Amino acid sequence: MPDRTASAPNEADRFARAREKQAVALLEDYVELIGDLIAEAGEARVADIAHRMGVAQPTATKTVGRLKREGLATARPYRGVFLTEAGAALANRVRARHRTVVALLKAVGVPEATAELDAEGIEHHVSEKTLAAFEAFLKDRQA
Amino acid sequence: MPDRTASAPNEADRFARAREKQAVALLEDYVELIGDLIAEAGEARVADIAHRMGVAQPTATKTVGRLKREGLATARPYRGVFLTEAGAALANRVRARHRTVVALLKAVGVPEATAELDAEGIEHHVSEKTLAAFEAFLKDRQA
DNA sequence: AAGGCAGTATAGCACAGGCTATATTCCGCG
DNA sequence: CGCGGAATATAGCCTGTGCTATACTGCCTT
Ligand SMILES: [Mn+2]
Ligand SMILES: [Mn+2]
Ligand SMILES: [Mn+2]
Ligand SMILES: [Mn+2]
Repeated sequence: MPDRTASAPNEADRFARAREKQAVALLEDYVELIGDLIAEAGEARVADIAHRMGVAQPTATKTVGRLKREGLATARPYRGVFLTEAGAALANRVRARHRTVVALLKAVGVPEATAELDAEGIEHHVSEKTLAAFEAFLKDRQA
Repeated sequence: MPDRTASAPNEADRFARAREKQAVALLEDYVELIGDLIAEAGEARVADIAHRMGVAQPTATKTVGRLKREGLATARPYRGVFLTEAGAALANRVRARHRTVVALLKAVGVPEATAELDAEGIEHHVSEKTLAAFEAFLKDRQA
């Protein structure tokens, strides 16, 4: 018997995984942005988050609520939003991954502006293994 | 004045674009799969679509309904699902892009299985420009 | 100290995309 | 022929992510 047991995921698993990544994509972008705002302005206000994300203010408020539920952020009503340790760690990982994805795209010939645009979506589907491959490729390139 | 007018999209635009791509991702995967099923089995039944997508049958039925509304598919109740001309054209573009994304990932050192997994999500965020760059890169590589 | 405005939260709506449970239809077989 | 099981559709639920309209707070300014 060829034994494909527990080896190659099938098509359905692949789709399920993509759906899962999509579900966390928004949270990743939010924590990254909140981290940016805190670094830039010292605080992350809901209005600024909404503006930078391109959504209405109540939408940002609601998503921040989800971040709180997931243990990624805290917020005092009518005050700013803060990242938990887990949130800050995620933000840093996401930011680094974003940069690597952009760099990889540019390295294979994608124009900078396009790389920035496409990376915003692509990044969330780049696994640890793929990220490692990207980094290795970039290192070789530069050598 | 540096004049950034109508040139670089800002952060909010970038996020909006990623959200838009995400909204059509599911439709793309469905039409590609329906095309595959028709090619393989001569017809695309809702049960097979559901099974291959890894969702429950009513979920597939509902999404097929959306494909119909968007002019990508037709379906006769209790019979199979068919692609419109637009749907078939989209399926072909999506299938080709999928293959190119997998090939690019492998070309930069991503293991095949990982490439297949990640490509399922990445593909939907690869713009025409990025796709063209990928193709050019692959062509050079092989030369 | 108080008022007003800006910022935030809440209410309530729509739609996508999951699900289970159930109704309906089709079709092959006895 | 007609019946029963398989396939499909429908009903009804939940959550997420958007929106607008409106209520509430906090704080700056007079
Ligand atoms: Mn992103
Ligand atoms: Mn990003
Ligand atoms: Mn896909
Ligand atoms: Mn695909």
